[in-house]
Amino acid sequence: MARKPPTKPRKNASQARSRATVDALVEATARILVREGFEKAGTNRIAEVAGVSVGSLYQYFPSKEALVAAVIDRHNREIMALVRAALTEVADMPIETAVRRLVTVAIEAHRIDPKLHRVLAEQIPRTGQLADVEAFNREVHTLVRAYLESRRREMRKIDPALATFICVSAIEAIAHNTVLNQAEMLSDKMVRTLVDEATRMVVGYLR
Amino acid sequence: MARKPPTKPRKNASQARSRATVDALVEATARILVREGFEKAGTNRIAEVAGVSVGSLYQYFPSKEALVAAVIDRHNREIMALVRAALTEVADMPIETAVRRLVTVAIEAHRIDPKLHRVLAEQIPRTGQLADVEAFNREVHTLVRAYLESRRREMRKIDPALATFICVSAIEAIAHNTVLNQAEMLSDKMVRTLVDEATRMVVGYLR
Amino acid sequence: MARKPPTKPRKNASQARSRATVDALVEATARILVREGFEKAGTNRIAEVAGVSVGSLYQYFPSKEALVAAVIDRHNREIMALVRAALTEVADMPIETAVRRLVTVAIEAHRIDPKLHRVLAEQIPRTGQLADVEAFNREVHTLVRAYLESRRREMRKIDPALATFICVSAIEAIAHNTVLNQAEMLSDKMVRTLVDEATRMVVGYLR
Amino acid sequence: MARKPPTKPRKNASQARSRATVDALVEATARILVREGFEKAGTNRIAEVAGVSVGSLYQYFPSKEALVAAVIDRHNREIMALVRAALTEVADMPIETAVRRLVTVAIEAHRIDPKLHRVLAEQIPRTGQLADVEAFNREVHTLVRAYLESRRREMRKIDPALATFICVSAIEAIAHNTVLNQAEMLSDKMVRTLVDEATRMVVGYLR
DNA sequence: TATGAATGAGCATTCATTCAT
DNA sequence: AATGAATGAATGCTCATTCAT
Repeated sequence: MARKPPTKPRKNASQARSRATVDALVEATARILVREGFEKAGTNRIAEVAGVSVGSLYQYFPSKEALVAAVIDRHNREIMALVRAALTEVADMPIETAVRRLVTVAIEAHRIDPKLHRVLAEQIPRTGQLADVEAFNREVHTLVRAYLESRRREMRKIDPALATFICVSAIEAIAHNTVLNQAEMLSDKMVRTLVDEATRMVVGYLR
Repeated sequence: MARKPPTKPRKNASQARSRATVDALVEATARILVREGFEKAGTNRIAEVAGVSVGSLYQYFPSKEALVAAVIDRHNREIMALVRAALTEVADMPIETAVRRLVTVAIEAHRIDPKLHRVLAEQIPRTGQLADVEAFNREVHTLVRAYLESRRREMRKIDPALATFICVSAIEAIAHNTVLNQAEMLSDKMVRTLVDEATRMVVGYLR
Repeated sequence: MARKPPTKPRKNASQARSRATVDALVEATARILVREGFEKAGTNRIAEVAGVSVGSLYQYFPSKEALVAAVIDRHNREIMALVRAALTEVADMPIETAVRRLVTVAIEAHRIDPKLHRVLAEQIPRTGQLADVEAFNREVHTLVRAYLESRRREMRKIDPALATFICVSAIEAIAHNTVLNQAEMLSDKMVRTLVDEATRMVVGYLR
Repeated sequence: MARKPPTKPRKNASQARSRATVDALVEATARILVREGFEKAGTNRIAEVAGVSVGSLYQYFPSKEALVAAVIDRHNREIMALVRAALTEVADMPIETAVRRLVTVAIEAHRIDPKLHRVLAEQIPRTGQLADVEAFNREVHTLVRAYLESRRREMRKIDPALATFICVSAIEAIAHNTVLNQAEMLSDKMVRTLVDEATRMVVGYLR
């Protein structure tokens, strides 16, 4: 197997100054990725947009890949924060409420930065971040599955892992396609309808 | 907007010789994409594997992107053939049968060449082929929608476009995740269970 | 141990055109090495001086090191040609004649291109060519030793390998220092005197 | 001609603290040169190994070259100390004894730190220290020549400068090749034999 | 038509050196 | 004096594309 370049941040960036530089670099990378595409995201360009020198970039990130990885990581954390909050919130609520909330959160997650989401989805294999993204997926599955298990009595007899797989796949895809394909022209009414429908499908399936 | 390189084959490849060369190039591209990844798919490498010179490559394809586009196109045609056949076959059958067939065909489509499917999914944005892929998606939607409309009386009252969007998204995602994530260790039994579950969810939703 | 970059020419350069390009590159490298020093011998610069593009450079040489290696190789071949010719010539002659010839040839060898000789001597460790240079040294030792063994009866009792080591070291050093340190102001008379003295020392030692 | 960077230590290092820092830097440079090679001897690395900051490095040395120059200088001083001591010791002794002592000292000098010796030999041209090295050579020549002149009556009629050049070249080369090529596997017996032979050659030549 | 040598803009990365703190 | 974050020119190398043969 080919040796992959390192993708972990080089230093802990404990000092405020360093932290600012690191943030500027990650932010610049995300912006370029969104506005100009992956091809344009060269290290010199990134440094320029971040307002630092290439040298500084390499002081904090060992490679271009590490930078993209950091963007992915940041994005995943934002999404996970939403998902965790939603699931905590609905922990004691009935399935219908919970599923509706989950569908809503899935759409919200995609709406944080739809273009970034798309570019990252494409670039993940390049960055060796598949592992991290899978960890992310696993966490979502674990959380959802835990909820479903706690609500077993509202549901028909069904393997929780399987149910989780089916439901998460469906919800994620509907959110993804809704946000990425319908693009800008996405009225609140349409969103509400889609949430209703997706919820109906999933709840119908679980009961 | 930046000028994109052309992505259409240069000539009609009417002669048999040309046709063979074009096929060899597309095939070589697909193989390298699958076996060595996008990074290794350089034009020189592709020409070499195809057994022709780079010069010949550019005689038939105006750019590297055009080559990848041709691979995408070929793959999409194969999938569409399956989908069309399936829908033709189930045109007069009840929803349950039809949905089961559709789910099955979605998994079969992903199984034609899972690795290629994944690589292409990642590379599509790079090739400017989004348009073609959307045409592909549109066709699937149109066909499914036509079927659903013809079966309206088996279904609850629901906007056919909306139902199509929901169902196709869910089915596609389940097939995609099933094949790409569960990778090789995918027993026939598991596939059957997944088909059952997906069918149940979709049919339950439509009725 | 760290992986060294490759240092073998990339293709056989059988065609005349290729051959010319390869020669131009090697020649350009040697010139820059001599005239501007190792630091200036960048790949872009070398290509420029050779009148080709960097791309062509990398078509024939896999790395900068390979180029320097080729220069070393060429230089070593030139020297070996002199040495072999000299030893063939004196094969049947008495020690005094042979040693004088060898000393002369050593100085001639250094005079082929004294500056290049010096730069290469310095760069050899960088190029991973130590192996080749040692092969070169071994050949010299083998040839000299063979001669000495064939002349054993003119010599005192002495281990041939040891005698070869002592004599070759001494002759090489005198030639080296003569040419490189005394630089330009090296009259024919001085050279003759040095040849006389070195010959005297070595012959005296062997008898 | 290109402007060379300065190579003299920046301050007199009169204070004890400064002296310690300077020593640490020179020592660190030597260690890295020996253990990791010239390529790894970056200023940041040197400072790190010396336990100071890059900033401090530049407080005492105006350039990387100056550091290497200091290492060369230190090494040369060590060698000169040996050579001077040896020549003082043999000042009143017969040629045979003196030459044997000189040969021995030459080998000892190379054995102080063979790897450092080799690296420095390679790096000298880069540092602009040729002048200093030549001064070193001149001193050796002067000392040896003075000895030879004082022993004229034991020798045949011969130009002392010429004799010095020949003898020093031969001795140095034999010591150099002995230590650097035969590497580790250099038994005491072999060394003794080589000293005997070299002495025989040089003494035979001078008488 | 086919070939493959040649092109050169462009990219990731390094490292000696500076300077604000 | 000391620090080490920041700098940015410079370098080795790749690869899509062209064009003389």
